[in-house]
Amino acid sequence: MDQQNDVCCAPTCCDMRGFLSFTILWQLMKKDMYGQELAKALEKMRGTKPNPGTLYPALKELEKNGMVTTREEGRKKIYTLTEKGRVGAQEACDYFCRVYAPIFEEYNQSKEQVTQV
Amino acid sequence: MDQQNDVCCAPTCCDMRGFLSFTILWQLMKKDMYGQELAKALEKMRGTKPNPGTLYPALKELEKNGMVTTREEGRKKIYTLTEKGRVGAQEACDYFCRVYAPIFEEYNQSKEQVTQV
DNA sequence: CAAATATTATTGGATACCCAATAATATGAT
DNA sequence: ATCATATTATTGGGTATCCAATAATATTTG
Repeated sequence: MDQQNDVCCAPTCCDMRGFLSFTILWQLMKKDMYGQELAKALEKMRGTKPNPGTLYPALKELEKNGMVTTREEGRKKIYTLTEKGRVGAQEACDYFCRVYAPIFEEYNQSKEQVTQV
Repeated sequence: MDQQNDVCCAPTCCDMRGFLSFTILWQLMKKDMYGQELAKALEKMRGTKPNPGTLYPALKELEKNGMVTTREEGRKKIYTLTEKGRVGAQEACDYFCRVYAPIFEEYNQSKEQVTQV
């Protein structure tokens, strides 16, 4: 019933890869998360869960670059933004939103028109 | 003076590659363009002009996949969306906007707060 | 305790996009 | 006609992300 709220699946006309690390940083701005928690949050956004062979190397790279730190709680490894990571995430958000704003605004306008019939 | 309207440059905290073909399709929904015209439009959006070693193979791939057709006008090679390309571009827009809407909405809200001081 | 589940993690192959450098050629300017 | 510019295009190296398959181990459940 609320199927239209799901992202469902990526289109086939062109590659839709990218911005995984950026999206991880954005998620971590909201709250600390462990790996699988992040995977589920990304699945909710994108419709597909990132492959472990993609997610864990990305997290390792973010840690290597000083964007996140980790602590362990039992089996779980919890990721936290560093200050550098928080600043970087904010800059990345600004960049991303300025670049793609035209696409979004157009999309929102077309949705309004459909709603206002 | 209107420097804040420029995208300026990509952040360094994480990779910001991706969605080149998608952005090309989105641009072509507006109007037909030749290669360098597309390059300039992309530069205006992203702050950097795509490298020819990236742009031309991407265009070739879109043509190979039946998303665009080309015609030549003098030296210029003009790209036009096919019907398949137009449908695909619309689907890709829908997907992209649904996935990244949370990031945009948050960004817009934070901008409103700054404006309304 | 034993079995099932959850979580972290690696390997390896494919592909899209990043870049610098280089080239050919058509058009426009002097 | 000559030179400068614009446009298309390729090569080749690097990296992030995509995927399937596999594994080790801690926690939870029966």
